[in-house]
Amino acid sequence: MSDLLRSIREQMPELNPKEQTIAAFITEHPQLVVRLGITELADQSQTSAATVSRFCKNFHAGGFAGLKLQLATELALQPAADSYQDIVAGNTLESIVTAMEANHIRSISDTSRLLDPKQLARALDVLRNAGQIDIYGVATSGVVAQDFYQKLVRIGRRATAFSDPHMQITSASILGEGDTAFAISYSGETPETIDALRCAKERGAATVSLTKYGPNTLSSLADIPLYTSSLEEGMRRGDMASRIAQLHVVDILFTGLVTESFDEYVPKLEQSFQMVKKYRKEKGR
Amino acid sequence: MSDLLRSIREQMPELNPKEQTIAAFITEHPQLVVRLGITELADQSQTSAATVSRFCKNFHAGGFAGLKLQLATELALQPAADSYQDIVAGNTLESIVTAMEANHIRSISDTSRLLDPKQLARALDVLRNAGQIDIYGVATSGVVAQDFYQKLVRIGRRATAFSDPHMQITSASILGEGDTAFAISYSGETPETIDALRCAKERGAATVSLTKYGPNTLSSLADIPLYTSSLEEGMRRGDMASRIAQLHVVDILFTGLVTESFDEYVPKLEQSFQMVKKYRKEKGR
DNA sequence: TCATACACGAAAATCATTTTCTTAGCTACC
DNA sequence: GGTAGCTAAGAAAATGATTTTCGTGTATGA
Repeated sequence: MSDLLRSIREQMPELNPKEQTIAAFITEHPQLVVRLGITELADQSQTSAATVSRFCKNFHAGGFAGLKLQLATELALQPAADSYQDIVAGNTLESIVTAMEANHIRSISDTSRLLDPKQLARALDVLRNAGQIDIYGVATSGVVAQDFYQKLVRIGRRATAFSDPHMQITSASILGEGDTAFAISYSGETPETIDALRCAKERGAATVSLTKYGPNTLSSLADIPLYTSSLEEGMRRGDMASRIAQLHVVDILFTGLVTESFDEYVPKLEQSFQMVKKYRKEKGR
Repeated sequence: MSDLLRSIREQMPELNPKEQTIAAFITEHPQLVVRLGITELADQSQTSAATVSRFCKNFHAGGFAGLKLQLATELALQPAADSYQDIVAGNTLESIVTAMEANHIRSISDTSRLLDPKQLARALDVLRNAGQIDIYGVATSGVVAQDFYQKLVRIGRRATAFSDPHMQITSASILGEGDTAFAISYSGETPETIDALRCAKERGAATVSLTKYGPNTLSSLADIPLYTSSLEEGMRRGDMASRIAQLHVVDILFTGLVTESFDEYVPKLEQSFQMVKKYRKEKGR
């Protein structure tokens, strides 16, 4: 049940000339092939039905019907992972919803694919063992920082997230060994965030960065770089998809922390949850 | 290209007895049907091939082959949109990433499906014409509120987002006709947020809510209720997926605003972007 | 140059699908 | 109550698509 289209493409060079024509046609117009009959496909690729039938056998696709079936399922999976949709003037509401859905989904799956389990594990490690966790991020990334901060506090970790650059530096300057600094910036070039992380590093804290994929100042500075998928150029205000991707990573880190120490953290989560409720009840609601 | 399986299920009651058996078999074993011939399917459902063929015609599936094709593509799409994964103790990092990916993607597509274009349009309307926009939300929803706030400010809209309950009420109490209040709460039962929205409503402001789907205090209070998909019970800390879904809606609203008045807002976006850059340069970076 | 092997298409055989024809059961109107 | 008309549904015929067989032509190597 592996990727048929891919294996056709890969094996093309070793194929007979006629089979190459067939392979070429299939890889170039897969969605057409699905609707065609075997004779029509034979015509289109200047061969005979018999050759096409043999071709299918060679790829152990279970005959022509089987090939069409596999193609259909593979194609169905494609569009979801299709290219990012740019958003331009005059779109209808429906198309905005669809485009946004596609972009966000794409952004999440791309980022998942990009995450290196080793770096994730290291990040979890320094987060788990940190005395104090500082989270840096401004503007859009500040929102993500806030979110991470809230999560950490809820499981009883000592964390701070300032969006004020002065406070970031101030906080960074009192970190030390055994502490962890976590810097978020999509571009990886936000000066305020870079300064804060550099300061934290000088103080001996473990440093983690969360930036777009590719070389950038922030990730080169960090001990443990984490990446979100980087968007195509021209993408209108890429920060929407990037922020979703960043939160996705934050969720993974948080969940990683919680599951690693399930027994320790889950009661704390419940506790904080109950406490908010109780406090409200006492106010008479 | 709509959901064939769904339409079969929905139309079942109005079908002939024999057609019902066929429909039942198809909906119960769709992945089997894809591999079966028409006669085999006829045998399995105690009918004749002719009846199955007619059945396919009735559903405008383009014959039995067409039906199989559609089923195949729909089934291929299913697993990705499969049920929410619960996250429990002792998961490996890889499985956490996968589960989180599935949950977030599911959450985004479900929410997209749930959005009512009419309500969206109304929400855009009151946002576009608002003098002042107040955004309410505490804790997790506060992060989303912040995000929305930042976006609105960037296109030059007068907006505020307080996470402090007192400030929320204070701000709400100086709203008036022509203003808009936007309240975010996953449960729709957060007392602070409800209070703020009620206050805004009393002052004559247009009210929009963003809550989970289903009856809740906040959405019943709002002029324009918007919904995110609600998660199954037992889902560990549902607020992760819900926050992604809320941001998804915020992004759609924001994009809707921008595209509706493309020429007005895009220059402002560029402007704010350039200004931040310029300011940094002047500082000598 | 001949033998062998292989690719390929034509046509036959097979198999699946659709259509037509027929029957049985039902309803409504005489 | 009987009969005409309708519908559902299967049997069988017709159609159409796919696979296999078979034969030809071409290339390769002895």
